[in-house]
Amino acid sequence: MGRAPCCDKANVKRGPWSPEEDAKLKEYIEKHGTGRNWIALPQKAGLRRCGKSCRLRWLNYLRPNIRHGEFSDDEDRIICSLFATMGSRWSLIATHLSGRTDNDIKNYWNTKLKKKLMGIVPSSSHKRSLHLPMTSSPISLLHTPNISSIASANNTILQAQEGYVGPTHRHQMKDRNTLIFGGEASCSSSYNGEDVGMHSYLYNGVDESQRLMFSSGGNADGYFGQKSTNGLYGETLTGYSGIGEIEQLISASNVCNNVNLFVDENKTDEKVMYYY
DNA sequence: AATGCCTACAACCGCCAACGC
DNA sequence: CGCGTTGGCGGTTGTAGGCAT
Repeated sequence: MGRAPCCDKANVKRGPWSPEEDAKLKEYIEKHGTGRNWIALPQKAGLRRCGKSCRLRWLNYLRPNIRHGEFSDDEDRIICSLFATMGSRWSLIATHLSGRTDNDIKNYWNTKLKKKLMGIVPSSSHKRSLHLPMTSSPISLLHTPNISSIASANNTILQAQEGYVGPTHRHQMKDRNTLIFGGEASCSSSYNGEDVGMHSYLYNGVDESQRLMFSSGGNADGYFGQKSTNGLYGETLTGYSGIGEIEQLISASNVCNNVNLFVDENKTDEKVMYYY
């Protein structure tokens, strides 16, 4: 026995909403409210639509004070920051952006912001071409069943840099609550305020006051308020809430074809995991 | 001009927690 | 307390329009 359908799919209209349907729904809700019963609403409103579809249409497009259109830089920052701390909790993120819906934010993230943060926006003027030599054969990230278990079980050192890695550029999982950054910022000077790579996205997109993740992130000048130049840097972090964020961000990076992962077997005193 | 590809985004699907009986 | 129903949510899909070839 499967789950009972929420409506009779054979008798409901699907696809884009017509202006007439919008008007009917809007008029009904403005007059009677939703009654906290979306399933019964379409029949009362004279609509041949599924209740869930009515709810979605109202919440995302018809209710008052909805804003559509371009996202501002401030909104970008808020979304990035919240995504880094809470992940894809779009409805929660939407509560921080007045007039924006979770669906809008989700779509914006999936189509534009994620790519922008990964530094793969086609309009970007620079190309990252620096690839440091690898010391062992890469294993596709896609073939790695559970990156968090690998990382936590081995007290892993995670080494990451968008587009490339270098052996001295690493982030150490001291324990589940502390992450140590350190090493040489070997990234290309072609980073700039707009082209923030995965690295800076990984570790800068949170409120500093929460003492979560933080990094100098190469030359990601100012985008998240932290500036560094090429050279040595390191940070000890407390309050890091776990490997989940890293897993999440690596998972998000699957949009890039060049994301791979391998474990350096040559290390005897520590496990080193790279992705690039 | 025709075709194929890509992007953006509206809408749908299915899971799950909350709620009420 | 158990069960059915509903709302809410995140992930995914469908498709229109724009762009490249």
